[in-house]
Amino acid sequence: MKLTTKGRYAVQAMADIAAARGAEPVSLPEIADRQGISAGYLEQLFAKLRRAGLVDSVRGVAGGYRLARPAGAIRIGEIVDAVDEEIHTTACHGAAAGCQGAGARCLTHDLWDELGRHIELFLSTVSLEDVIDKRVIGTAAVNAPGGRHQDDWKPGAEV
Amino acid sequence: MKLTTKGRYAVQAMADIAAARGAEPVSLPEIADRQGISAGYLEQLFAKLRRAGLVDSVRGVAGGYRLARPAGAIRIGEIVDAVDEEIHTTACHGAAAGCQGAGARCLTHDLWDELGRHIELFLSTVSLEDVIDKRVIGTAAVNAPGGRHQDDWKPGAEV
DNA sequence: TTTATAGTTGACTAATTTAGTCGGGTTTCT
DNA sequence: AGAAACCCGACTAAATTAGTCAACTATAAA
Repeated sequence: MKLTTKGRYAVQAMADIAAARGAEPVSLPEIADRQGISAGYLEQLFAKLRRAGLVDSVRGVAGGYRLARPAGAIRIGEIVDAVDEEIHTTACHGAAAGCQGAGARCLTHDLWDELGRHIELFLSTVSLEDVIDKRVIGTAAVNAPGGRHQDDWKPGAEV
Repeated sequence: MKLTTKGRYAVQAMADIAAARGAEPVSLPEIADRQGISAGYLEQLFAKLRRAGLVDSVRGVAGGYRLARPAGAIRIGEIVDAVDEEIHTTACHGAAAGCQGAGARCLTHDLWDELGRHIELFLSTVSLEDVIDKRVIGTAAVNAPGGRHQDDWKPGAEV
């Protein structure tokens, strides 16, 4: 999995549809307007979301996109996976065992592996419904030890 | 916090020093050689690590860098913070409350906020010593629900 | 049947970020 | 003195991201 703003935009757009809660499809210009994302860019994202089976498209005059499943059955991790496709250029993509002739090279392999599992676990636990109903807070402790102020967190480029 | 290869390189280099476990400083060319990172690039990273008080430098002929504290007292989160400095260009950096005139804009704010806390919590839990002693595995469940295969995870660019 | 709406596709581009390189210093030990 | 190492800042090439654009296709309402 990969975390970029693309993934965040996709989740935002999906949340927008979910929040509408209607049976009638939501058009991209509507979403673009409400969420401040360019319509052209949304097209790209929704093409992938459709291919991943997360949304159904309705063409024609009153068309748009609709969630393919109830919001409670769509996990955030699926959305992120759908738009941020994996490219396997990893230096050490083997099992955590020997990993590139052992040595010091992959001392940290297990660490990032484990972090990845943490993130996947979290994102696969939260559903779209949880997000729009604001049932997300409180899963992790409020402050990490050390007493520093908790800032925003940014993956890829910027948040 | 931000997660890029820079942060991973820094952790890797710190782990290299920690793994040496000697009182005598480790030189950058040594680390560059063992970890496959260019020495010039390491200089940049170590300048920041030094400024953050994570390493002490020893100049002169047999000089190099040394951990400023025992490996058990250096948390991974500190290392990442030291090299991947924060830029606050966030659209909504306010509290999770209203956040940009309420509306649908920040439906997902809490989600990323919470994910950030998860990550910070995890990285602040693990010490450099844990990493070199391979005591990292097992904190998260091995598979997420859903049965998909767990792939690598990549933050910024590539892993 | 026309026409407008809306999705679909793919190519293209500008800006940003990342991951370095390079060259010249300065300090310190032998 | 001289070598080894750190220190600093400017520069750059590659990759990625975010976004634009134009042409095309399908659908439904008038």
